[in-house]
Amino acid sequence: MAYGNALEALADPTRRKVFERLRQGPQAVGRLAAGMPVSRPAVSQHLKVLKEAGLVSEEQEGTRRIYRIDPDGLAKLRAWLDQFWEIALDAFKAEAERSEGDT
Amino acid sequence: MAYGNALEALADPTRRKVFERLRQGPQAVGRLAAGMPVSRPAVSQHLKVLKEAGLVSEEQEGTRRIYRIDPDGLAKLRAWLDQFWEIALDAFKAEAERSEGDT
DNA sequence: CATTTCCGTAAGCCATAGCTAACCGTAAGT
DNA sequence: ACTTACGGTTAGCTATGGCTTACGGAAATG
Repeated sequence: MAYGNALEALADPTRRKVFERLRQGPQAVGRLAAGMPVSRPAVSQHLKVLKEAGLVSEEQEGTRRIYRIDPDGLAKLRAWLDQFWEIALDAFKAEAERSEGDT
Repeated sequence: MAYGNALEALADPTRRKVFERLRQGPQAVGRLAAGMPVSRPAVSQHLKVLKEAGLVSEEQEGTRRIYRIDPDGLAKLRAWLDQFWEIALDAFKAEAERSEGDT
């Protein structure tokens, strides 16, 4: 059920923006919050949610915390999504073969 | 930005349950709502959201509407997710090579 | 130690999302 | 035409979630 937390985490636009910013590499909270339209505590709260969802991991470095993308949450999401993907493809394939007879 | 709608749509547990039920094949609204802890209008509202997110498609059949999984929304989601997937893998690979020198 | 930097946490406010109940429209069936 | 089945829409309530402000704690710096 871990994909549920991941989906809920990525549903919020601001939180998604934080997550997407981590594509540029591991960053500290202050740096992440810099280009954001919301306050630093808000970003901190978002990071907590992302962490609990297994989407990011944290590493203390002196007085600052470095956050980075965590593959675990992504893997769970991908696996869940692929279930539907295969089903959708099968349905599409079946539909194509069905309309094959119409020609 | 269509993946945003898809993520928001799949964030809600009830809506996710509706979506997952469609794995058993295309179904009418009444049938979907049957095994649900919420009312039929609620399911109808959820289907509307899923449809706007491109995750399901609708087909009228007499007096009932048949809903099925739509590959479009799934494809968008997958594409978006894969961006992070590659990054996470690269980071993992880099980390592995870095600790290679420690042995 | 005092200070500064960096960040997580708590309290409280406000907007939004999901639910139910009631209603309306449409397509069969008689 | 009347009735029944099916499902989308609306209004209104309530709970939840995200934001800010204020605070507290830990690590570097002097």
